[in-house]
Formats: sequence, structure tokens, C-alpha cells
Amino acid sequence: MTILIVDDEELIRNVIKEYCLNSGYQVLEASDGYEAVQLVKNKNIDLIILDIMMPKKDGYTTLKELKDIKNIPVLMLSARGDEYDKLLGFELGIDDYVTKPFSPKELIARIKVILKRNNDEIFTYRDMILNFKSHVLTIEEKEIKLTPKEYELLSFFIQNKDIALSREQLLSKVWGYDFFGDDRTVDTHIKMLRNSLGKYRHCIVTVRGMGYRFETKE
Amino acid sequence: MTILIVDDEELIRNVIKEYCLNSGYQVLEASDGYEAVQLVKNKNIDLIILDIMMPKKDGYTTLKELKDIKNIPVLMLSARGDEYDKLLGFELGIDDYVTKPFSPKELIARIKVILKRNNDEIFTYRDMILNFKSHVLTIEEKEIKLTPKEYELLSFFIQNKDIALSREQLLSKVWGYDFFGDDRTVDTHIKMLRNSLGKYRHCIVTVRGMGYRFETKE
DNA sequence: TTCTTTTTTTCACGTAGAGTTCATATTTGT
DNA sequence: ACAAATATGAACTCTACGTGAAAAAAAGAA
Repeated sequence: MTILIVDDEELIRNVIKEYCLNSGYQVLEASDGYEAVQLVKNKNIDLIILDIMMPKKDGYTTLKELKDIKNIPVLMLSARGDEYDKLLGFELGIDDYVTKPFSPKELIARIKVILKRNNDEIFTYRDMILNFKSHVLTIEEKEIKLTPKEYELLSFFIQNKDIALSREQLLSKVWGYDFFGDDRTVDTHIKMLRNSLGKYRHCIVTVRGMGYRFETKE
Repeated sequence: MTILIVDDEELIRNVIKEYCLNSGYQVLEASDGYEAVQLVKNKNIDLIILDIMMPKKDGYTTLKELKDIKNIPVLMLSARGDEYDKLLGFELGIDDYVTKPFSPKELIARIKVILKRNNDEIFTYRDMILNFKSHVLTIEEKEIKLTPKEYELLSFFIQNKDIALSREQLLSKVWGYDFFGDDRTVDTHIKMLRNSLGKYRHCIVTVRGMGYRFETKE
């Protein structure tokens, strides 16, 4: 999980960075909105911590631009007591709001809540996005049609990322305990799912003599 | 804009009333769920502020009854820290949640957000316009007649844009939890709604093996 | 009320699309 | 090189969805 911290004050960035690293997150930094936009375009970022008050480009403008690029969850930072900020921020689609000065615990707690909420709804790896709400898979901005079994299979793999799954496990979990068909039907679906995944076909790794594993390298 | 305040404690009602009046809203008061139901039946109310803890009839029961009469947005009040309340409330269809003690600014901010959201009483996509107040659908400047179920189905879809909805979900939300008919009745209504949507029929996407999804893309 | 019209629900059929099986090709590890 | 496991293509089966029509229910009109 990678967090992008956008704040003009280096001191504040460092403090937040410290908390985040201690909690096991990767951290990227931007000192203004321009840098932030570049990073969001080029890196895999799971959450953005964005300060409202910034000299070069203010938080709201940056927020709008970022949301136009990718819908990454945003946690906003603001001076205490400015309730108007809160209101406006929520309307522009922020996910949560923390006032300075904040406690490390609170910040991390909110980060966790946001990440959990958003990762229950969406899976992303580079430009592959699976939306669990709409059931839509997108690769390179293009919607990939999945059959029901392909979708269920892929969801199950993603929910069990990096875990080798036997054909029996897949059959009982994806097909249902009451399926009494051939093991090899899994192979056929793997083949079809790989085709659908296109350039990401290699995310489904064959574990010889065992089954398959879904992984996202790097 | 009229706000109904439902709370058994007069002191709290007065405090909230004060804030609301200062912000230019009309205010009605109810000291219990029974009064609230009566007022909702007979008055034009735009928002309800509802306390969870009330002696005569608790907030949840009241909430359910109110939602059965009219779908007026509800902002819930609760003692701090009871996350279970929050969860349950959202499931029952509340729009937001404030914990006591709350700041006046925060309360007003949330009221504004809710009212704004709910007064976006029109949905538009290209030249398709659905007016939630008059229940009129317009396409290419021409009024399309919708049957009651078609309207309810369409509004539900629009309110859950880009989310795949199962037949069960549709039945329980649009038809009501107490509908015990055939799943396939949904299909028939989808067919009719698609016909009514004419060139926008493809906004209703079938999610094979799952249900349907409303989307406005391309 | 009673009749008429509109809306909703059920149902059966045809079909496109999805799932399964299987035979054959290919890969992998020893 | 060999055996065992996996990948693949194609035939076959099955299922879920779209549809039209008819029955049932609800809403309006007289």
C-alpha cells in the first residue's frame, strides 16, 4: 500500500511519513499540486493525504485535478475549526478529513478505515482495475467483458492473492460445494480468464502439481 | 426548507432549533415517534433530525415508520462512540449521523450537505432528464410516460448508478421486503423500462448470472 | 357499485451465450 | 527422453435471459 503525502511544509510531511512508514505503508511525497499530479499519473498510489492550504496550487484545485486523473481516495488535512473546508471537501469527493494538529493514532486509524473501505470495493494493479460493485474489469481504460464464472474466479483469486489454490478449493469455493464435475474444467476456465486478462495473463501462475496462484509482482 | 426535530429532551430540541432558525430553516418539533409520524403525514418536511434514544418509541422503529410514509432524508443523533448505531442506521436508510455532543457548525454543515444532495432533484444524461419530484421522464424534449413501477425502478437504478444489482436486491428495495413473487417479474419490468428508455435502453446493462446495472458511459 | 382501462405478474418458448467434457498438443521436471 | 501434468481447441450440453401473450390485480370512470 502506497500513500502519497502532499504538503508544502517539509516538517509536516516528515512527521506523517514517519507514522505511515511505521505502520508498514510505502510513502511518496509531493511538495505541491503539480508534483502530486505527476506522481498520480505515473505511480501506483492507494491513498492521498492532501493539505488544503498550499501556496502554489491550493488543495481544492489539486483535489479536482487528481480526481479527474484517477479516483484515488483522499484524506484531507486542514487547520482546526474551519468547518467550511469540511463541507466543501466532502462535496468534492474526499473520503475523510483530519484537522491539524492531529494525533498519530487518529491519522493512522482513518487511513486504515479508508483503505479498507476502498479495497473492499476495488482492486487495482497498474492499469488493471476490477470494480467489485459494478463487476467491471478494466484494462488500459477499456472494459473487458467477463463471463460470470470468469468474474467469480477472478474475484476469488484476488481475495486470495499470493495463495496457491488447488483445483478442489477453486471448485468448492467458486463453483460451489455441490459441483461434481471434472477437475479439468478449472483448467479451461483458467485458460479463458487468462485470455481475458490479456497482458496480465501472467498474474495467474500455474503451481505445478498443486493448482494456481494469483500474484502481482513488484 | 422545513426541518423536523424529533427528540424527547426539550433542552436538546431547543438548542438544535436555535441553530436551525439562525441558518434560515423553518422548524417543527416532535417529542416522540408518534408525534413525528403525525407531522410527517400532515406537513411538508424536507429533513428530519432524529434522536435514537427515546423512551416511548425508539429511533429505529420511528425511522422505519417514517420511511414507510415518505422518503424524507434523516439525520440521526446518537451518543458518542456507538458504532453499531451508525451501522444499523445506514442500513435503514439514514443519510447522515451526528454524535452528541456535536458542534453547531458541524450540524448545520451536515444539514446543508444532505439538503443539497436531496435537492439535486433532477437526473440528466445527455437529453434524458428524470425529474424526481414530478416523476416525469423526458427524452429528446418529449415526455415519456412511465408506469409507477417503471419510475421506481429507474430512480432506484439511478440512485445506484454503476452498481450491479441482483434481482433479489431489486425486488426487496423496489418492490418491498414483503414481496414474494417470481424473480423473473424483474426481467419483464426491465424489458418494459428499456422500451420506455428508447435510445437509452442500453443504460441498463444485464450482468449475466447476477442481475442488472445502470450506467451512463460511452 | 359495475365496467373499463391500465398496470403488474406469471409463464412458456426460443435463443444466444456460457459451461463442461474430451481428445490432442504442449510444457515441465527429473 | 520420458512420464506426468497442464494448455488448448472444438464439440456438445445446459442455463439464464429476452420476449410476447395471457392471466391477475389495481386503478379509474361512469
